[in-house]
Amino acid sequence: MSEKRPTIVTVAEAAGVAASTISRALKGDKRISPETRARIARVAQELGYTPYASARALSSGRSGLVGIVIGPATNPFYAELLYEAVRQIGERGLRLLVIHAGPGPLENSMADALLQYQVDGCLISSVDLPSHVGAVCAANGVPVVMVNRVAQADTCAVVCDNAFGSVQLGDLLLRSGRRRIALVRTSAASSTARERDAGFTNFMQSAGHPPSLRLDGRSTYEGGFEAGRHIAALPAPERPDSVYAVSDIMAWGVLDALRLAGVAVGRDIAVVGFDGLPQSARPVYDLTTVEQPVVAMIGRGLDLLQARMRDKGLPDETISLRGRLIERGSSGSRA
Amino acid sequence: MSEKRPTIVTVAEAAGVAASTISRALKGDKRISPETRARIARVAQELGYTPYASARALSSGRSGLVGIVIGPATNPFYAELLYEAVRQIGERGLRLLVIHAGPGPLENSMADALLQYQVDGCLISSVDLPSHVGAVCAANGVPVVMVNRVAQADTCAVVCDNAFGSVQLGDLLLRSGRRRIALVRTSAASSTARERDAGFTNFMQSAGHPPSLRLDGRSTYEGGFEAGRHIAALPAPERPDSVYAVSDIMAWGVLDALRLAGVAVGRDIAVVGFDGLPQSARPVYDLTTVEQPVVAMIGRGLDLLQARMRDKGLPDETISLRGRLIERGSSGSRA
DNA sequence: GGGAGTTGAGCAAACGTTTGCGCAAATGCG
DNA sequence: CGCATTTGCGCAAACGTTTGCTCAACTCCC
Repeated sequence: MSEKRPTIVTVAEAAGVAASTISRALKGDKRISPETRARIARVAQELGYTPYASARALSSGRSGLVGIVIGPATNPFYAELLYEAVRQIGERGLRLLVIHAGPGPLENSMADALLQYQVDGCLISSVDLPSHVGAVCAANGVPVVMVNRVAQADTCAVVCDNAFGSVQLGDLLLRSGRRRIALVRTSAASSTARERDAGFTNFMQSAGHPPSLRLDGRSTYEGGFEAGRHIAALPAPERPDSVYAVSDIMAWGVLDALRLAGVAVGRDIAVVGFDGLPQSARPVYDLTTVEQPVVAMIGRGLDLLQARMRDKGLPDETISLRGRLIERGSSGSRA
Repeated sequence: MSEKRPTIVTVAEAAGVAASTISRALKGDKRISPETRARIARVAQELGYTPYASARALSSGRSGLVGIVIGPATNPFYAELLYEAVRQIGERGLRLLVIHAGPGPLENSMADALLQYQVDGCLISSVDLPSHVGAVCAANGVPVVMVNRVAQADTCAVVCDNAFGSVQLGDLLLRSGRRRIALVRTSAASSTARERDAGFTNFMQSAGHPPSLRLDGRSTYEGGFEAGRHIAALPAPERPDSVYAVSDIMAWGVLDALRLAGVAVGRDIAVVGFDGLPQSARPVYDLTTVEQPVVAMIGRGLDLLQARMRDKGLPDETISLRGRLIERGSSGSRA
């Protein structure tokens, strides 16, 4: 309360060296002798010194902050992504600044945040980057990595191989004898949903069994639920024997609707999703799905980001990771 | 890319005034004439000027950052809280720095983050504030508001009235004729869970119908599920006719387990929860619960925080908000 | 018309760190 | 032993804003 928080010069005086030496010693500069470095570390520790990030940012231009943009709370996938990002960013000695979370587009005020706080890099999921925000980042040398979204001009990206995952699911359905296939997709302009939709449709088409029914699940549980009700209400001969919902939350909606209507999931009808959220393992869902490698996606995303923090000149790069097929009861292949 | 980002002096030169005038004009200082202010605003706009937060923080000691600590991803309530916090903090012209998200205690490195980034205030949910972190905040004049957790030494708090909500639920159960009551609680050291547990138990005891069964749901869906299975497995005469799970996620587990076991929820057994998460409205759950006023909680929390950013001397304060009882089918009172 | 008060804006010193450069002392080599 | 090199550290100038003073120019009132 009373005593001022120590600064680098407080430490310098206590250790009997110059402030610049403190600065260098604390970040492991080779030019400082091991003894001096050890002494400085000890003094700093005793004084409870911790640097002012604002001063560092002002002086060096690096803030130690990573910005993040995530989609709406209605899809737990984004929460999953955020939590993992917090963890890994912390491990790398950086901090997470939330630029935007929720539905709605990226506004100008968010580009401001990137500049004002001199964010070192930015992880964006959830939206297709509006061009002006992208331009702002590019103009100011803020590296951007799209996560689970395709790369745009001047950005890197880390994606899950949506087409491959969809093929895995389609193949599984075909192998277990399913032929009348419904697709619960979404009209939302998300590249992820489009890729899953297209990847699946193409595969099924070339296999001779194109989806016979396409419903819009609006990327929500409720949308999936309505789709499920619609499917359940179809007379038996017309009803599909399998459903691919392009995200787990929609698949949950489908499952709940089917079960509520008394349709035996896994036997009468197979349901598969995509995302691999932990909730999908619950006995009530027991959902066959493709797991997005969230840990690896964030990890590689931060790799890309950090590489570009050090060297702004690096060319854009897109990393595609394959998800893992998790086969559970909802696809009925266990029986 | 090529041109340097404008600073306050760039704007000052362009507008033909001193840098200090720019600074004052932009934050609405009365001493600057309306004409000058308008001109400065226009010039700043044209140049695309936006201040460097680090310089402001360094000079003024205020960073414009609010830190947040939230609990594990397994409970969507925290995600709900986070999203609302992002929204409201943005509206107030501040930004959100995530200090910690997830299970696990608050480590020293998190106290460092508070200091390094000169966080203006901190919202903490999820954990009981470890004393050393609290001491660090107090010593450095960082106001802290606990959200959905009781106040500790040197902190403010915003809580939902857990006891009152529990009484509302208990009363509802009694009024609909339930007498054999099970409580799915948690042994976790969360003040929230304790208050709900105690509030409910006291009320039921004084009403002459103390909970006949107490199970530990470990604050998770899985824990609730196990509790539900246990209940469903009881022979009919011993089986309770109602269950209060002290959080919605546990209630979901209970519901799913009961339904999977063929127990008719709402008729054979009533289930009520606490939190009022949006998912509880889904037809499969249709859960009677008490809604935590998340919007108001964050709002009042930020009010407390901002008041203390302006005047560090303000005494601690605890605000208790009553939740809204949402009666749905799971409590069977509709029938 | 002269003094007191008000209004509007500038000066310059912080704020704490980083970093290019400089300069001794220690070391290497011939 | 003398000279060139390396090693280890200090100096001081940034970085961009804020803010306590200072100060000139008006306005007002008697």
